[in-house]
Amino acid sequence: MSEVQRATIQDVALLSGLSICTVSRALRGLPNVSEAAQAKVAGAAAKLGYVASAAASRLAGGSTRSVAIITPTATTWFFAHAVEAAEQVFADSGLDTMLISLRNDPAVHSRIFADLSGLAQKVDGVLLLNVELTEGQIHALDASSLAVASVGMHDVPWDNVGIDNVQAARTATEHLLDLGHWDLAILCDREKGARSVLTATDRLRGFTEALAGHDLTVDADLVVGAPSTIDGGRRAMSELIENRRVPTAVFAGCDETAFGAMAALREHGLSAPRNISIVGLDEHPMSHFLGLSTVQQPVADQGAFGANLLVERLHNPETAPEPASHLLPTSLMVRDSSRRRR
Amino acid sequence: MSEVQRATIQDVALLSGLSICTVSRALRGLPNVSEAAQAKVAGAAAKLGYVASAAASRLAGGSTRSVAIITPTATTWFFAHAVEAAEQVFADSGLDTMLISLRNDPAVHSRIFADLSGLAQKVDGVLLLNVELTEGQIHALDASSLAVASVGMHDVPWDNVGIDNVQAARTATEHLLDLGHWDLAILCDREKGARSVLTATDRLRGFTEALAGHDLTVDADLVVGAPSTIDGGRRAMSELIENRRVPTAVFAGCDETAFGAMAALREHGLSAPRNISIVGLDEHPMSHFLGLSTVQQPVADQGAFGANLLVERLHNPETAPEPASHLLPTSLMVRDSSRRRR
DNA sequence: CTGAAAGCGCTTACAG
DNA sequence: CTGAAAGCGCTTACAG
Repeated sequence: MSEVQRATIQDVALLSGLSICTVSRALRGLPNVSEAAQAKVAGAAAKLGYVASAAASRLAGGSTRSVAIITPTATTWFFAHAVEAAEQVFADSGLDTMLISLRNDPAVHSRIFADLSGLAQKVDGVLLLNVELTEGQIHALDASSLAVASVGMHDVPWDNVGIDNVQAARTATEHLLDLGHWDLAILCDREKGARSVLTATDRLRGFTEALAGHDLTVDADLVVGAPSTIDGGRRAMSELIENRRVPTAVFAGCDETAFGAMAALREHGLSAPRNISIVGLDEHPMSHFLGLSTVQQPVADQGAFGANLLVERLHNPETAPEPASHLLPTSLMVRDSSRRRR
Repeated sequence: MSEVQRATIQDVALLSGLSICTVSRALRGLPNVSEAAQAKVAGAAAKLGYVASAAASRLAGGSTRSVAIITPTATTWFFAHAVEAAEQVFADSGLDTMLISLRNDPAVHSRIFADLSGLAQKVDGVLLLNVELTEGQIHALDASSLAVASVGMHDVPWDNVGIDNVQAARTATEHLLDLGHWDLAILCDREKGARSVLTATDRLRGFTEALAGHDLTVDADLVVGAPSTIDGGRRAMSELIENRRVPTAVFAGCDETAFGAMAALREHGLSAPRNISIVGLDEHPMSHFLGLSTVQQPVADQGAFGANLLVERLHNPETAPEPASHLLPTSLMVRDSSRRRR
């Protein structure tokens, strides 16, 4: 069965009694095809189970019927779920998806973006997940023949979806302020400078704004850099406890950082919320079980939304509206790790 | 720069002063090419930064220079890491990787395996990660033109890599027995019957064998089915506590199941190891932080190993040895969740 | 060892 | 609205 010869456009032409070029046009929904012809072709194609050869179509100048997902890594909670949700949308749209993980490796990153024409030869479009890009790379992508959409990026000339990180961080911080805390630390990652991704920067800003709203200023000693991982959080919290000052509450830039912080607390004979109130940002599945208060952000939804944005562009290359940036809502989840200051 | 016209085989032929067919042969390392020609072609190709068009190459009957990873899901810890490790091997070998997530959806599963000739048109080979296959599907794959390799599968006619699940489960169980426990429960997933994946079945077997080694038999009441997720573990442990009997020790088929079990314990005012000793299997990054005793299994290594197996087959289609099954080692990690029976 | 020719299955102008 | 022709960039026999 898998060895049966595949039907070609020739077969469809023969069966429908039309030329292959009319078949080609009909199948792609191009104008200048009579309804009668359209119907005959559709019938013949269906009967033969015809699917155009991706290779031939691509070589002749048509589409590849495939897209690439470019992600900083495929292993963390956020990216794994975003990738799977996007892949589902692409598969349901009849598109194959090529996975490109940058693996947080600058060499891989530059290799990919230095050969956009190579990429454009293999896929029709790309979905970027929080990819840090230089101005030059943004322009090159925009000028390429590739359709582009992204998740979690800033100020880019294509469709984007994300959350309002400033707002989310402010919500988390205000939750702590509302509980009577005024001595707050933040454990958060830091961007290296590419202005296309400002996730961590925005979270720090939301924290700062929330404090300012209560006439408080940020204590530089209580701002500690932390990679968005469990181990990053553990180290950051240890740094706070051992070398700086222990505040009464902590905002962790993401849940995994918060988990690490809770582990560090335990290692020092402390715990949340007894000694420190702590709140994260993500709503990782472990948060529920660890009783972590956090700000939930939709993850599969962002991946699927971004994928749909790309599919739209692919379907209506010309008629599509101006690129826009969409924000999805977040919401506070109060659990045991945060409580009123005594 | 991304708009520069791509070099074609014609350009290489012109620059090297040879015909395109000699160039084609030289580039693919085929026999019957003089050393002089080989050198000229290599030089010209390098100078032009020539890379063969995947579409043209495929259409003419050559390779696609891409492979597919087929995985039950891309979101769980194990599969996310295996996918990324495999993708890295493929990328480093110059292969593009297509990601196909079955999303635990039987409809997607059968759609994919019903159209192997469609798949074979797009990729040269597939890496299967714990994919449940019927006899018919195994034969169809084996008879197809696709190169195949797998991770975590059983009794398949192609190269495979995995761990000895019976042994790993026995190690976990014997750890509990050695601590003086003799009243043991197991929380573990169950295969639906496809003999190509026996992970859960083998873990239950290892548990049973370990007990038998101490002249103990399995209490059917203490064998509870649990999907390999946090929530699955939570429910399974609740079932044990509420409707069955509370043993003194529990072997959870995977770490995520163990996390859920620990959460359920807490919800019932119990905890490990105070009331119950618990041991998992995986060595998930959270295990260290939650103090979970577990049996470590290599995850990125399995993905990379499987990918290399596939790359080997692709490079030496004929000369390669008989398909073999490789087992990677596991090891016990003792932490706080298990202790001597009082 | 090397090259001329045909063909893979499509799409794109260009005629009708 | 429809079709004949050329061509996309390779590889595969087949001659030399």
